[in-house]
Amino acid sequence: MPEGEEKICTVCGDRATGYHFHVMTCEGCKGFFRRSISKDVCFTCPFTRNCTITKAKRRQCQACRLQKCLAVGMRKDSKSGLGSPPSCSWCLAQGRLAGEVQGLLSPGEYLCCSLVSLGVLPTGLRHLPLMNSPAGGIPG
Amino acid sequence: MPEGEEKICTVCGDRATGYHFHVMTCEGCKGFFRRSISKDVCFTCPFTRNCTITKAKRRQCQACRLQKCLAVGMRKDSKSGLGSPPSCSWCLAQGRLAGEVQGLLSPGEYLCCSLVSLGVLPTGLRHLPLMNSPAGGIPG
DNA sequence: TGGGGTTCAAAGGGTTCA
DNA sequence: TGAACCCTTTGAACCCCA
Ligand SMILES: [Zn+2]
Ligand SMILES: [Zn+2]
Ligand SMILES: [Zn+2]
Ligand SMILES: [Zn+2]
Repeated sequence: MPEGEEKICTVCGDRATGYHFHVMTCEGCKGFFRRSISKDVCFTCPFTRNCTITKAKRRQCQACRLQKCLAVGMRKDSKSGLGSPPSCSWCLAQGRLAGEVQGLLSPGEYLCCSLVSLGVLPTGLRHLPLMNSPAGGIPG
Repeated sequence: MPEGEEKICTVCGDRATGYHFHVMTCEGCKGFFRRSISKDVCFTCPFTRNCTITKAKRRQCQACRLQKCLAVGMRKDSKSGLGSPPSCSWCLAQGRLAGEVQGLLSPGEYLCCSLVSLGVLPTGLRHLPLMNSPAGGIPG
């Protein structure tokens, strides 16, 4: 980062405070991403999963905020055996359509998550899609 | 919210207590909206669906009050919550779970709608949700 | 010194009950 | 129905180690 250059959060455009989880972000997106990957969160976009993430609106759609975090390359330091494709036994058993419902769910959203939160599936089955690196490899 | 600025309920004009469901509202409209979206309510305006909503009159027409709530942008956030019960034949056949996928879909979103748009289900089955959010994303 | 984790006051969603 | 209350999330400030 050249000095004097603006430090802009890659996720929301707020003032960034440095690199967090491999991406230049603000304190808010840093905390949001850390909380997201440390818990079994499953967010759902109330719109069409393409919300614009800005400083003012970043709180209004957690699903798209997290999606953006992942899209720009935020990830945990991959020492702990991460990077395998997202999969849980239930989704594998149901097949792509039931598990992913492509076109309906965005990356990191899985039907199993909802069924787990409804108590239908045991928590052990829940996807942990947040721990996966973007499919294209390490960006930047 | 700029400091010193009046906090007025966007729905009824009463004193607002903060942002509720993404809109500056009073406690009354907050509670009213939460109750409305957590149940399968179906209000009917006894007049011409353009009642003026004020602090004094907000209780007189629930239909127009809810309409106003939605018009000014009130909606659930992206975390799971209760939507409306399913009401199309496919959803009923699949049961609540498959039709609503609570926590995955937002109020007014149904799995059937997505499957219809994917061509899996015939169009006649599509839900016509009342609570649908604007397609473009976060308002404002 | 950079970046991950922790702290905690404020904001906002849900619940209670008169 | 809505005022009062409780609980979770947010993010600015801070701590700590490599
Ligand atoms: Zn940010
Ligand atoms: Zn969204
Ligand atoms: Zn109001
Ligand atoms: Zn009316």
